[in-house]
Amino acid sequence: MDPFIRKLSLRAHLDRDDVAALERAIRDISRVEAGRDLVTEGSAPGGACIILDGFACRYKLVPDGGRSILAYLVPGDGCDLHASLLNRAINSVATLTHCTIASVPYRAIKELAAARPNIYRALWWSVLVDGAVLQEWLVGIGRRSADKQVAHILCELLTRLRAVDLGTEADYRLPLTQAELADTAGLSNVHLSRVLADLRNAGLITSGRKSISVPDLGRLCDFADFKPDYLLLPAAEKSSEELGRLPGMTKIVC
Amino acid sequence: MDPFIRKLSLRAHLDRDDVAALERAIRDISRVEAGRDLVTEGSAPGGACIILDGFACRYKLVPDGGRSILAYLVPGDGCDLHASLLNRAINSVATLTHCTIASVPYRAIKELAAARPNIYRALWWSVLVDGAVLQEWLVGIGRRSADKQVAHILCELLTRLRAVDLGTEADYRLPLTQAELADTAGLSNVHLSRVLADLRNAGLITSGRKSISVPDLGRLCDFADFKPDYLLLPAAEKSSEELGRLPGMTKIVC
DNA sequence: CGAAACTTTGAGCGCATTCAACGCCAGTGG
DNA sequence: CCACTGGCGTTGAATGCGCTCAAAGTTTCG
Repeated sequence: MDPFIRKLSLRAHLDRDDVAALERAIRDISRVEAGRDLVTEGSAPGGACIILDGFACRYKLVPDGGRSILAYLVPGDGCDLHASLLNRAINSVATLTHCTIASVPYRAIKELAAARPNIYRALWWSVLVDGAVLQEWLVGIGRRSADKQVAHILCELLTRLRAVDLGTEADYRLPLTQAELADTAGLSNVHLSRVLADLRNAGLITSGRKSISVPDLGRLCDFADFKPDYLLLPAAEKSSEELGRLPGMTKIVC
Repeated sequence: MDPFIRKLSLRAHLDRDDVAALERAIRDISRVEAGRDLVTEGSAPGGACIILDGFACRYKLVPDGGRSILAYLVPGDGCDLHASLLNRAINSVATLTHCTIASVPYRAIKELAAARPNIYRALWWSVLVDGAVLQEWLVGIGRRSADKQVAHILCELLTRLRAVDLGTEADYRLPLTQAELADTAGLSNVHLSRVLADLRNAGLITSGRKSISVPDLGRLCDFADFKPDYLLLPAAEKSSEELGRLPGMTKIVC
């Protein structure tokens, strides 16, 4: 539960009762291995879920056999919390790593939203953020060069992880495959490999099998022209000096 | 008001009282000339608005001076209906043609949504559609070839117009500039001109100054592999035979 | 140890870009 | 009524980014 509550708390102010209500509603927790579909495009939605640990992605398969990744879900992120209106899922969701997942019936969400204005606002906010991220990706894929585009995605992911207190200083590591990043950035595997090599040579990242690390997020953000405003995080609205100097963190002036 | 009500009615069933409530809430109607910003990125949101007539677009300016169009707003579409949670707009909205606009205070929207479940559902649905469209564009810009990508955008726009009973058979015409389409598809003006020339030579479109016409939407949809499912229109869930044979319309089996 | 998944490297090609110039049309003002 | 101006569209040539195809290296896992 923790990262989810932390995420909702970023914007709305959840009081003791709100948290209690959330904890009461969200009980059904399970572990899922990597590479499993949580939602399959075209199927009837079964219920919402929340990622408590691990990485997942929202994706679509394209006619030519490829895959297009539309969003990453990190701990705290909900998945299809509002899809009860739909007859069929319009995209799939799959785990990228082992995940801990909470399943939530739609009814529970509706009741929470109806009874608790704070939670209602927080859920809305997270929908707006999802949209904003999608917009930013659209801009990126259309306009940015491949290297900045990839760097931008990394910056965004790390910033989102930081917002829920994950991916801390010592371990700015993402468990992503090159193929996954390629499907995100709209690049071929081959070219993505070269792009990563460039970033590595520039000292902006280090990468290994299924993992990418960022030694100095500030520099990467500079390189990518990453401006976190669109994530609508409260921190992004403070001055960047303030943001860069939170205790126990390296500079992340973006 | 009409196209907005027609749009909401696509999914939710609005009864007489719902419509009356909408008409009561939405009064402040004005005309706006082409090329005006309705919303400016970074400014505090002043209130929501609804496009009653004309075309508008949501866009972002990119650092290098370019513009990236994130969505088109056609009659019936709302604009920032749910942005009251935000401190600052994260994208701009501008008119592309002369428009008739209804301004709606956020309070009115909240009250409508709270008091009238049908309207609540309809508003939610339109948010989901906006997200779905954005997803489809993301896939398109990353994966489709330039010509199919442009064709796909045209198909989508015309399908959306048809859904609110505009852009009928005799006048499948879009008042779009090449520069606008280029900023949408993530292509250069020059290349977009060539792409349009190809589509013209293939007999799929005709184009003039600030306008593009589609003589046979069915053929264009075929060419673009356009499948309207993601628009979540009720018609899309009927069999395509049924859809193609509505009275007074040319075949639009997509 | 072998197989599968992931990553890297090289070579050649093609799509889309940039730069530049020109044509065309609409509106404006003399 | 005509010339001018600016927005829009077209065309050509040269460049380059990212793709495809192909093969080999590397790590993990059964």
